[in-house]
Amino acid sequence: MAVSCEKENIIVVCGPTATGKTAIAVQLAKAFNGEVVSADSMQVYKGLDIGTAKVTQMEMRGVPHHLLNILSPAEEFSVAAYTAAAKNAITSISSKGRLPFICGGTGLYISSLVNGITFTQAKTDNEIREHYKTQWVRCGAVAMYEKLKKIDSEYAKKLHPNDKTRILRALELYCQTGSTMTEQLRTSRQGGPPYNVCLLMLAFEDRQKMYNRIDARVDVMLEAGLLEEAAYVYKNQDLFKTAAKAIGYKEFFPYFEGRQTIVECTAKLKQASRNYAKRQVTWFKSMQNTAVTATTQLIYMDNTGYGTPFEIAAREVDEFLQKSSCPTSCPMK
RNA sequence: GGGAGAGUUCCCGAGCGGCCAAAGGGGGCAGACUGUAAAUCUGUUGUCUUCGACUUCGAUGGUUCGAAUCCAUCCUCUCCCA
Repeated sequence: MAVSCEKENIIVVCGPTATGKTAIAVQLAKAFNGEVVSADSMQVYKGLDIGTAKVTQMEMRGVPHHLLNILSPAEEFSVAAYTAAAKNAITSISSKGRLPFICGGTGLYISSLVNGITFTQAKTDNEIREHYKTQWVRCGAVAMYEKLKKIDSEYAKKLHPNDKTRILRALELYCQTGSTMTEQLRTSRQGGPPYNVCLLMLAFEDRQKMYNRIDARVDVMLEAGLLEEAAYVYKNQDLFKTAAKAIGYKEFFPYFEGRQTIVECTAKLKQASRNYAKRQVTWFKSMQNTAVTATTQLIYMDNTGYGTPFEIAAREVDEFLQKSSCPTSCPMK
């Protein structure tokens, strides 16, 4: 993907949980006159700080951060809402002559933003959603899958019959908008990638090291008071629909119910975090392969033969900015 | 010292003469992902180059056409009575 001077530059700092995205993003933002835009589905919520590993005021070091604490945990959020908000943030940062650094671990959010996915106008209709959910229970998976096959066989072919979430969403979309998921997938990309993207992927060359870091961070969170935060989410679990699914809270529910010890729950939490990190690795790998980005740099946090991770990242950003700077003949100048 | 029981593939755990390289779960590895995404879903997991072959169910030896499954001895562990 070529760099274009008609598009805004953005730097994306992504990678699995506990790799050190936050620190790198802040350092880079300071070095390149930037601001940080979070790409995290859970850090949007106020009051969920420890479990989501949200940057602290101190860690921000004066760098403005966007899309953090924008919602009450009782509110719902979505990719569509995210990309819209992120676009706004990017525009406002760029218009100040500063550089936006997108930093986070939610693969769907990042890839949707970077690919410029256009979502449908229609908002989630909980009535329709509930309707199909009850139908699923009543009629069974096979029947629902068959139903989808009839309206959108192309998309159905791509799904496994057990993929409840996606089968229901596809049915819901059709019911609500009259268009199929296949159509949505096609039209959503018509705008093309909207930004010049410099993608920095943080990773660990040694998987075991990544897992060790994750385990250690869970212990730190616990010391920082994760349990109280988890209790808060537990008490409000019916209200905090999304947060109740976040890793770091639900694992302690059995403890609050007296069914498991803290030790057991902590082990479960570490396990869930490690599994999550693996899924993130897969996501970012596939993003790397489908490169809609101007440049992509993989940065191993545990093998920095060519300088510190920050130095490597900074060098990459520097090169990217030079490449994308408009020549004097550029009509945009 | 006496009695009862257990040792299965990375882990837990089913199997109790052939259909067993061995259910199921966990973990590992790999993948998917378009308004719940920190969610959800899929594949794979003894060795060897495939059909297939080979090694495995604490150890050794036996019974049998055939054993993870039956018998003997041994080793280890748990529990109960002393």
